[in-house]
Amino acid sequence: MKTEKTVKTAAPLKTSKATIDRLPLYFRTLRLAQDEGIDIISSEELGRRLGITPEQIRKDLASFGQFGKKGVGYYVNELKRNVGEILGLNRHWNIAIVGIGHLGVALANFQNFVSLGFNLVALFDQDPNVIGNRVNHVKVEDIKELSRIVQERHIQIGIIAVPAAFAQEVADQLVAAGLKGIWNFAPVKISVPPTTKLVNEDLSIGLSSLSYHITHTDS
Amino acid sequence: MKTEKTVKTAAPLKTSKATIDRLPLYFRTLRLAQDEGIDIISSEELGRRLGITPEQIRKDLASFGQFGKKGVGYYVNELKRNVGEILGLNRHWNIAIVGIGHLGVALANFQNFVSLGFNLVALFDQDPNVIGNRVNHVKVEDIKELSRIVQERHIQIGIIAVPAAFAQEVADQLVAAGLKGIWNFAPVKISVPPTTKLVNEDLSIGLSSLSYHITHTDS
DNA sequence: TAGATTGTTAATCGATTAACAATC
DNA sequence: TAGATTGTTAATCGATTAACAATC
Repeated sequence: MKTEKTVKTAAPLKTSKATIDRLPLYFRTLRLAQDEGIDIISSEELGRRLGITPEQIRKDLASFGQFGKKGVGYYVNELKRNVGEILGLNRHWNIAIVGIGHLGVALANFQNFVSLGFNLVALFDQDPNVIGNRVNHVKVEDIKELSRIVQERHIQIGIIAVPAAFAQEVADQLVAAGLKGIWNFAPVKISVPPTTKLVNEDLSIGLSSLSYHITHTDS
Repeated sequence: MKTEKTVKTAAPLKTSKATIDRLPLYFRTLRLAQDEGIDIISSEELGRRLGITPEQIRKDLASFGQFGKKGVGYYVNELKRNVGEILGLNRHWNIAIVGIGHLGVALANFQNFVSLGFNLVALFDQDPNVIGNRVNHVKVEDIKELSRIVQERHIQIGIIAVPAAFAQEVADQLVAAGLKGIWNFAPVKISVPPTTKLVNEDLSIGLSSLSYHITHTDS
């Protein structure tokens, strides 16, 4: 008897994480091209600007639909709008930052976020010396008010910029308040239920990996 | 005639990027275990703490040597020292930050870097209002002095925290001054010669990918 | 010795690259 | 039409997972 190989029914057709992480780069480059007044761009030119192969770009884009014109290229405005929609940037998410130390302040001032369509609507800290301050025109509020404010202002994304020791606690509060996504800068593993999406931004990885590569290069 | 398949001579045995990016996580977790007074740790327990499978961890570590004891586990002190050496953290690299805006200030204050063994030895900016200030006990100096200071203080790693428009220019200066590695926070593609190692830290990717995942989750 | 856990090889899975037909 | 460039399928490459022999 020959054992049948199990076949997954209705292939989930999941887009790769790598592809999704390249979309913001495409978006940014398209915006720059738009600013330069370029109407049509080829995968070749996009690739040149990004240091990514044209094949890779075509494959990434094709996994979401047919955005280009054969023999022509991609219409910049149209493609940018499509990529933006795929990323959900047109939804103008409301975001909050928890932990207004140096990093929190830096994040609160990022022009980049505004240009991607995110609205910074709340800042939280627990330090009485910080509460009440304004950072980039947004008032810092007591973390005790977090749950209420998250709900009132329909905040969907929370940024954790507190010390590692408090990160899990803050994450729990954010989850309890009903957030959809957490962007964690604390260098610690935090656990959230599968209904909440978690992205970790671990700054020590970048510097350590640089150290590794320099160490292992004979120059 | 049968075509012989070309065989790469002396397989380069290159360690995967994914593996290298996990090493800093192992290092950190081992340090925490050390602080807790734990002498021996298994791949199982390490994996539990990090959300990584034990098999993955054993494979990663085994690619650098045999650090464990079968039937026992890994000696925390010894493994931490070995991982630190692999990452080159024992070399105590001298680093400089270019661009002392909000992000530069935040990076200058990161305790994390100190704990990984990096020495912050210079800060640069071009704004006369910023030059002369002290951030975390380090004086901000004129970017015009960059080349001289990088050489005098034996700086090996440079952190770019300037606006996108100036990033390439700063990178060129850093390369010319003889740096070995660049950690780039500017949201733009910069080009460096292959002798200089470049790591990009693109903060808009994290937030955009969060937006993507929230958008494509039916809740 | 028996139980535990590593290190390593093989199998699977996923992502990139190459090739090219379709078509503007 | 001829040239250019996409979208898609196949081939390759790389990384993870599974399995298990080695051995503490």
